Amino acid sequence: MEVLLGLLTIAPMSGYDLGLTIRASVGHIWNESYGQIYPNLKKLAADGSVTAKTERQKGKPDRTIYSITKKGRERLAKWLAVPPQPEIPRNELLLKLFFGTQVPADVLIGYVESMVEGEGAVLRELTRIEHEDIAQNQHYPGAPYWKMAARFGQLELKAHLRWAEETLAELRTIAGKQRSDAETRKEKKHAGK
Amino acid sequence: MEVLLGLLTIAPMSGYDLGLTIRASVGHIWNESYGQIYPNLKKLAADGSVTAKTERQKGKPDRTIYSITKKGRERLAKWLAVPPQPEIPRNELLLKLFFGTQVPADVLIGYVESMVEGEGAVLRELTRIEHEDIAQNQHYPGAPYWKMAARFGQLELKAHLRWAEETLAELRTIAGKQRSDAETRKEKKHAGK
DNA sequence: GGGTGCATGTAATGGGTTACATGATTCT
DNA sequence: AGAATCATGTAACCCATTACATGCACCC
Repeated sequence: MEVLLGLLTIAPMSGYDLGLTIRASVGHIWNESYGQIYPNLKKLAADGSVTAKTERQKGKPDRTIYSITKKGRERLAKWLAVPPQPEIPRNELLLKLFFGTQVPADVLIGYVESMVEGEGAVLRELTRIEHEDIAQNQHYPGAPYWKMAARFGQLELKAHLRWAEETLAELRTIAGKQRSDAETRKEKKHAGK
Repeated sequence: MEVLLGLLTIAPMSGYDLGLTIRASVGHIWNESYGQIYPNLKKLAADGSVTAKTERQKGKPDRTIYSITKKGRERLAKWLAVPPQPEIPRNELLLKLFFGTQVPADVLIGYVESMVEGEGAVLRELTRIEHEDIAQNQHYPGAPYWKMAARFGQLELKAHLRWAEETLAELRTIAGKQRSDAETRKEKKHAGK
């Protein structure tokens, strides 16, 4: 809800643009789906926090451009003044790892590897943003804060990748043991026949 | 839902115990409230994944002890075989920092400081768990996986704390500037009179 | 007597995702 | 011709937290 107000302080935008901008700027921090954005914009308009203007376009469909109002800025300020509550963690990968005894280690290796892929891509994207986007907006007063947020993501992701390396090494030795155990069982079965 | 099955592979437990155990073991990874645990246990019992036995206690109220069944183990295995989807991030602190221009820096400093407090405590708790709990259960086959999960938390939290330090330094210089700016405005007002 | 811990549960409420629907244009 | 992008929206559904309710016992 308040992400919308926050982004509208930077520039007036349509709901569609807000979706794109969220993904491009605060995507690694926060997410909102269109099923959330459009209804919320309506609510914000109803309470006077934003105003809507319809803009005709040639070729493309009409856009509804939203701008933040004084009341909207107050609402944003009020929200910013509320101390953020610590988030409840919910890491499915880690939970599955925790119950690792119930799955072959190879499966877990696959999960960690695709995590490395995914997070690696985000990390590269984040460093790109730091160099290109934020550097280009040096003049904008928000730049230092954007950098802090980007930096958080970088440090966290690097920590994840370091963990993944050390964990993969361990999982591979476990997987090796599981394979040799299976071998032994096969041999015994063979001998038993 | 499946956390319950997973923990029941370690030992049969009541719903109340499951709540406590979740907090103590996978609390930094996953969370479930009692409003979730009790209805889910009923559903799991209805589908034959767990069995319930009522246990009378002197003094204390009756407990319903749940045990996992063969069907429950299969269900757990099926869930473990599904690749975990990357989680959608939702970090309120970071989002508020991102819109930092709209708040006095002192407020942000307070937020980061209480994050340091909170996460610092979790980090200490996590290292304690690694040394005491997991070390004591060396014999249990799950131990290496528990260590991996604990290690993830440690590395991540350390990264957060490093980020917090560097961010606090930057926020403090910003806050200093804001204070001297306010000074200047006051002087001008004074001179103007 | 009152607070705290044990123990179980339900209902209201809120939040959010997914899927669906529409429709025009541009690119391959 | 068909896919993708622009653009907006709604409805169904799921999940989860919060708050409430109950009741006993132990400790201060």
